[in-house]
Amino acid sequence: MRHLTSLRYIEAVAKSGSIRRAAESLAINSTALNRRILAVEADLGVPIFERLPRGVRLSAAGEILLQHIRDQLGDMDRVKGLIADLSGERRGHVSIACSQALLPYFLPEQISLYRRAHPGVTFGVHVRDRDEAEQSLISREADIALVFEPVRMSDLELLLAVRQRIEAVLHPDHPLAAKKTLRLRECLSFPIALPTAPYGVRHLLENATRRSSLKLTPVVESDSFEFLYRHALEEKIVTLQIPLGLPPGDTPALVRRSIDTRDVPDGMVYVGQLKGRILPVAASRFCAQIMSAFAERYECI
Amino acid sequence: MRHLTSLRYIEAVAKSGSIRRAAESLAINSTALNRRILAVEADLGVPIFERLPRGVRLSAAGEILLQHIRDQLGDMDRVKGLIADLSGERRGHVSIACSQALLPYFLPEQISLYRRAHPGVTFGVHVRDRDEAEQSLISREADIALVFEPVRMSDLELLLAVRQRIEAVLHPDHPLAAKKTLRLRECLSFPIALPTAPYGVRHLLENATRRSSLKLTPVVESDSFEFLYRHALEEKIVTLQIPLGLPPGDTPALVRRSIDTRDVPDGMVYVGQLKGRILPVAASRFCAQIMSAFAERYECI
DNA sequence: CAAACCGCTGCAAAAATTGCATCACACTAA
DNA sequence: TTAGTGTGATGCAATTTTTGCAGCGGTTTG
Repeated sequence: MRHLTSLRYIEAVAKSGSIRRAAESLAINSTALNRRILAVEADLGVPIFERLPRGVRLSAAGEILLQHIRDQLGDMDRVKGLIADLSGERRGHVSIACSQALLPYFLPEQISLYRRAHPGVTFGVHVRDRDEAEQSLISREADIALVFEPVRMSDLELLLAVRQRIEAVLHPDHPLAAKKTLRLRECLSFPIALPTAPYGVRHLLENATRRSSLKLTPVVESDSFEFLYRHALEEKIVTLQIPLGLPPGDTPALVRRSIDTRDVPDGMVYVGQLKGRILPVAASRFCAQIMSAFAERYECI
Repeated sequence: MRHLTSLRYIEAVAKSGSIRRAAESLAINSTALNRRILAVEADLGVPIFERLPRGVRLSAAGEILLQHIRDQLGDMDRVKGLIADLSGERRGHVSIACSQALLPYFLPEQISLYRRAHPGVTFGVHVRDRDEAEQSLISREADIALVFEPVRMSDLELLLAVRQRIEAVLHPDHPLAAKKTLRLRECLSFPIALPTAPYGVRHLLENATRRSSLKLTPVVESDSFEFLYRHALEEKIVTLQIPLGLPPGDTPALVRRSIDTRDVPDGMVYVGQLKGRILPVAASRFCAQIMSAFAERYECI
């Protein structure tokens, strides 16, 4: 859609903070870009950018305009989806901001399932923590956010909350593998590997141990769930994870045991979108699919 | 805003149903207009218009796009208002679709009051019946609708309902002028002038007399409230009107007497906007003003 | 003080838009 | 049937707009 070019350009300038740099990334001459901005400002009667010695910054009017621009760009995508929809072929792009736990099993499975039915739809998966996820929704980088506890975002419209009981991941030979459910104290008496990030599982554990004599003394810390999980199996130490991040069902190479909820309360994975936004068709349908997948497998609210 | 030109053009073509005719009204060559449309269609991959022997008509995709176009145009107005707002000067345009009764006193008073505070704001007042008012909201011709009973519009977002007791308008010498409140039967025993339209006051009266022995036999009918009112005073016959359509307070040349509510129930004037739309600043503020004016003078819900 | 960026402007080249004349088609009226 | 009228589409030239280059004036940085 050609008529949105100037708007896209403005967005790029706002993001990069410099006309010349934005021009480079847009594969256009900085002069042309500069003139487009001047034209819009003349049209509007107000400067969109403040000129600083090292570049530009959005003015108050620019902030308002940028909000409008993002709405328009997003809405145009949505309209394109609607139109593609009624001409039979389903096209579109779905962009997801999610936490790490969804990466290894859940999203690959769901996306390939969706793409089997609608090969024309493309996907973008971006690993984001909660605040970054919210920013991604606001800037329209992402259509859907899938984030773990705790959530308190003002611009997030909650669509579903999925209850996730913390589970210990063990090598089959690990002594704890014999028991059915584990107490946190038992786990912590063995060498343990934990995620670093102050979010998600680690956040729940910190909360759980704050008022007890238990101490979190991980022998391995990492911000990669993938690494923790592989390492736990290799070295036969314990790690903790939510079910969504683990292979579905039982596998011979890996044992999963729930942690008693008296020790660690269940966490929640939240599905959400930008408040007030109407999602493009593809995103909306995919969202419906994963929500029903969640509802089928886990307790949801 | 230049980038919306094509969208405005498409809207004009959709309205006029012919590229050539739209081109004329847009003061542009039909070739250029035609090509703009072709360009958008190529861009979108789908025809926006069906080509008929006598012109064009929106396709299904076109309907979707038009909806989007109207949203965008409206939103751009809103953004302009917001931006003008923070640069100090209040500019903007407020377009109102309303029933006749608001024309003689209420709107002139309110608009001039508002314009005294904000001379930069311009107004458009369009007389519309209920269905037309709804269409005006949808097409963004109007920002606000002020309509009389009965209302059952799916796209209207109700902001306020103003109770209006039906009143008889009399010459001071009229025999009924001596009484404080009137029964409908008394009024109908004198020559009476009534509005024609099946809406508003007439609708209430028809409902009221349907199940009684009373009969509406107006000696004068007109779709102009102005005429009815002038004529009633001239020929000294009775006419019925809602308070909003009458001069505020008592005047020596005219007597107002309420009709007993046992005979005719109170009507309602509704203030509304398009569902889900965020009004431009000027419209939003003016709306707040008239709503408080209503609330001050009449019983509102 | 020089170098590195920055946004901005004059000017010419390039690209897009527009207008004119005209075509093909469908309907209407004689 | 036939001539006439109104429709959207297209080739081509004129016009307008956009773009890119070179260079200016300013500020920060080393």
